[in-house]
Amino acid sequence: MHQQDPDEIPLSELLGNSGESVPRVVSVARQGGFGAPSIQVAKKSSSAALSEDELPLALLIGTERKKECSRRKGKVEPCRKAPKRKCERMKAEKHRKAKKLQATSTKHRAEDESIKWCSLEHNGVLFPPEYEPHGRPLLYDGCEIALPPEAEEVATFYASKLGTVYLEKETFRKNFFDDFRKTLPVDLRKRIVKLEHCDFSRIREYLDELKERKQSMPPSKRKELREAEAQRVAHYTVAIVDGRKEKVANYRVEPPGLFLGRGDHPLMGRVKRRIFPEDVTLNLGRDAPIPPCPFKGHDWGSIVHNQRVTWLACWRDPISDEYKYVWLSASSHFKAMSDQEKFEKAQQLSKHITKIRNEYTKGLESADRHTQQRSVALYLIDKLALRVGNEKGEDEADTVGCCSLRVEHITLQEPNIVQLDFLGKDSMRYFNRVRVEALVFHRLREFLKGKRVSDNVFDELKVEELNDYLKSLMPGLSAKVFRTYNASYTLDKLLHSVKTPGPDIHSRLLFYNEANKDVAVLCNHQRSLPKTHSLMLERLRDKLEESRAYLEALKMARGKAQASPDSRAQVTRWRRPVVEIPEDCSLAERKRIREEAEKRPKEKQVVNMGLASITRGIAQTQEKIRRLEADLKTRDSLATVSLSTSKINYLDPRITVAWCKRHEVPIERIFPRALQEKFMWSMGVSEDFRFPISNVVSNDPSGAST
DNA sequence: ATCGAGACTTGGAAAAATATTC
DNA sequence: GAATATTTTTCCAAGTCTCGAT
Repeated sequence: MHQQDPDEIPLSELLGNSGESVPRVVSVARQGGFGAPSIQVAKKSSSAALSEDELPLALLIGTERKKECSRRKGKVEPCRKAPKRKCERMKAEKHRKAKKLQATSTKHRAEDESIKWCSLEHNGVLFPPEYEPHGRPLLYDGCEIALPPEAEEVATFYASKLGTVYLEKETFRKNFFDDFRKTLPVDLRKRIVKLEHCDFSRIREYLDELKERKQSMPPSKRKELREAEAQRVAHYTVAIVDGRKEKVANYRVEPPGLFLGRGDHPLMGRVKRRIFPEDVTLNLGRDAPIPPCPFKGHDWGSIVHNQRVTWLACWRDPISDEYKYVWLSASSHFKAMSDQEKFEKAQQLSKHITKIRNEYTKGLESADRHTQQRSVALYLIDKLALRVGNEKGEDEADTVGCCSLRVEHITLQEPNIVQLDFLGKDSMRYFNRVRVEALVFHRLREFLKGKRVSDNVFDELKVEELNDYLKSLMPGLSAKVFRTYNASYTLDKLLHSVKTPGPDIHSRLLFYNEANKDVAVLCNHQRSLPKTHSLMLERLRDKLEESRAYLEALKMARGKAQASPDSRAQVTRWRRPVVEIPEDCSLAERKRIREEAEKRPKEKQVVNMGLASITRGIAQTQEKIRRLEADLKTRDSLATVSLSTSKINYLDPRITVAWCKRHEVPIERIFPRALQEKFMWSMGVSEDFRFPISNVVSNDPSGAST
């Protein structure tokens, strides 16, 4: 749809808000059909008409499988081995069934695709509430203009972005304004022709009022509302998969709004229209009841019974035309299994890594340009943890990974320094200067020779070829596994580099975070500086200074007190004056008063203290200073590094669990609740777990089968 | 061989929840 | 006990990678 000339799109479809706007049924959208033939599209109206050939294999064998599943259900599965066996059994059985089926079927099906579930029940998805017009006008050339609800909604999206950096971007404003005008009735469209003449402040005021009202709500009321909301959505938060009750991750359908891409996205500011039931495909067990469609006069786009996938629902994103899926939560069986498989694969790589490194080092010497490029690319992926860098479309931000690096991204410096400077995933800048092996440097120089800055460095290499090659070295290996492997390997190495990581929990956590940070830096996991970062640092330094001065004063007082033990010594302390805030003033006012007070000079405070309390004070202040110093250091060094991404995606949780066990650190100090649930499968690991598995005896039988 | 659909993981920012501080 | 700081969760964009059609 985004290919269409935007002016041709009917208003109602663009906004997707009016009653008669009934988007196309998913199953007939694009490319003449939804999905490949192996995915069974049972368009509801015609599902009964599907012949046996068109039914998913799994459905035909559904009854038998169901029995087997329920038998297994009660069995407690030991951490890792059982799921794997189960998976293999399933595959084997599927294979047999597939052969049987093939004999009677004219349609050929893939035989190695595994069945993910036998029964699946859920309540569909939760749609955002209908738009409620507020009636605040747009000002055009200073004149009030009452907008029809569709236009008002889009104007309100924009108003909510006032004051953000998006509005500074030409592309954003243009895309928005083009789409906004399409929502206007003809007469208004003729009149409203320039964004600069539009004033959204009245709408913004309304949004601010809403916010203020919400903020000033008493906590009790807030809690009440929260609980009511939880009850309203409860129905959608769980699914039943093979008899297991599982949490659904994103049961909410994405609401309409302005598309906010990352970096210089050509589509930023476009209106992302509302999603309707007609857009949505539900994936359900054949026996599961079809959830009633929540909107009168509407119906689900289609219902499928696809046992080869784990999604519960999907629709196409109106902006990118990509699929959006509703998944189970990270703690679900599906996700836990694939997580385990991921780390298992990374561990496998450790057994092949020496061979692979020899292989690509040898490849550098090859006379064949293709082999050279493949080897250099793999070298960079392995050493620098780069992403592979698939091709990107024109309607996306210009970002690159290894294979899509262009000449402009690389600077070579004799004798062997390579400087990489490019925008990677999410338009995050990757900047690194590294020493590389002489031959790598040499090859890179050759690859750059005679090319324009916009040419690809690896012009003879395709991502698929690289991955095919990796598969020839180790089954199932692909480029991303190197990131997982190197991240986990590094953490394990660092955590084992020191016997005792600190005398107390605080210092041990500091040590862990340092290791975590090294991994995050390796993976280039950055975050933007929090807005109040420098302020926060300033406050910390301030506190530190204050504590140091106080310590000096205490020490001086101690001298005096020791001279005449019975008297009390005077201790001087400089502190910020206490702020007095009048009761009845607005939030903004209070904030202003506080900020004002920050600027006032410190006040002198003199107290009389006895020797005992002075001594106590010294010890306490020294401890406080130590803590502040450590805090200041870590906070500064972690300011632009995001630890969570690697923790969630790259670090084998067993490394962390084992470390916590060895050093008596409670796991919740490192994994917050959601991560503990996600990594439940790893909690039983032995404290001598190593990544990769070395010859240390592990309690993990499947992993130890080296 | 190539291409694009499709499904799944990974990513930072923003919002919400919770802890800390005065 | 309210305001603020920090942590955790949510959101949804943006990657990777496989597979089947051509």
